[in-house]
Amino acid sequence: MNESKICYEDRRENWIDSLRSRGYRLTEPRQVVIDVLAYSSRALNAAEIYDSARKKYSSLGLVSVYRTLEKLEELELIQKVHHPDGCQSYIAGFTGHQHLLLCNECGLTAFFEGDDLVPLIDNVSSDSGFDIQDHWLQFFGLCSNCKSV
Amino acid sequence: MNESKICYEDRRENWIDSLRSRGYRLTEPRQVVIDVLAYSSRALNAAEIYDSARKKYSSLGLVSVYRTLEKLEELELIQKVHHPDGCQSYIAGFTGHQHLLLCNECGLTAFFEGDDLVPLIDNVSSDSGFDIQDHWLQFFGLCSNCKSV
DNA sequence: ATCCTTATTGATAATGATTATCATTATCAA
DNA sequence: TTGATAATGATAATCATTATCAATAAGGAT
Repeated sequence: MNESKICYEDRRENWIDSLRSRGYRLTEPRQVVIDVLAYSSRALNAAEIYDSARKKYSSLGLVSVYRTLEKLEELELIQKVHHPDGCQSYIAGFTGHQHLLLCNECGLTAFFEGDDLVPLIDNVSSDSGFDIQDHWLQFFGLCSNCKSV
Repeated sequence: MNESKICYEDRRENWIDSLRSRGYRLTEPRQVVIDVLAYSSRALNAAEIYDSARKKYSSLGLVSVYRTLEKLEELELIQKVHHPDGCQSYIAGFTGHQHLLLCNECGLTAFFEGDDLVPLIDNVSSDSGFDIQDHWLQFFGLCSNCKSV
């Protein structure tokens, strides 16, 4: 419990440092957006972030949410999550590119390694003649909490 | 060359039969939309289908394109293609669920088998405690034509 | 601490994609 | 051929995102 709290706090600090070292100013709108997303264990879209962040900073504008998301994505601190119903939500990423594991019930998002893909990529490459440069892999299911209900 | 033509023609017939057997009427708007998408080797969005189909049937409405896509997706004859830039395009699917291989240059779309994923899914399942029910896998790169240019 | 440049903001309007409404039209079974 | 009704196209409405712009505030220089 404490472990993960520390981890979230580190993430928050890291994001703020990244913005700063890129020359971006540290403003209250950006801070509240970061506070929402850096501590979330599920993907959130702009409207959800807006609603949540306005509880702490009620004059926040929706447009600033979009602008902050833009910057965090540019710095590869967050990534877009694709879902059958849509693709407008974002999750904090530990490193640039990670594979996602999504709970269909509660939305909990986890990451996993997918190094085992290399042989498959090699096979598909030679079969298809494609030069494969990038890939997406996402798993969907029920997290340990939701599957036991 | 002839081979693939026959394959496309079969697909067109198959889609029309599926619509019929589901009780949907066969109309000209539906036919022209099917004609565009069943013969395409790359994913198309509603506007692209609209533009293309109107060359054959100029009174086609954009809304009918959306409605036809809805039905084809419901019958699992087409599937939505997710792309970093957006997720509004559709490609004909041979069977319900397939893995996609997309050319970043020309948009050519191919399918491949991903049975090798099973051990990875097992690993991630036991590591995470998730009950994994579904997955997405897409590869991006350059097709054999585009990579040689 | 104060000033000043300018990045950033929020309000508003504009855009693009998709969905709802509805009177008219066309399909297809009887 | 007819008739019930599924399907259509035009229009308006909705939803998410982006552009515009005057006002504001961050943070380095003084």
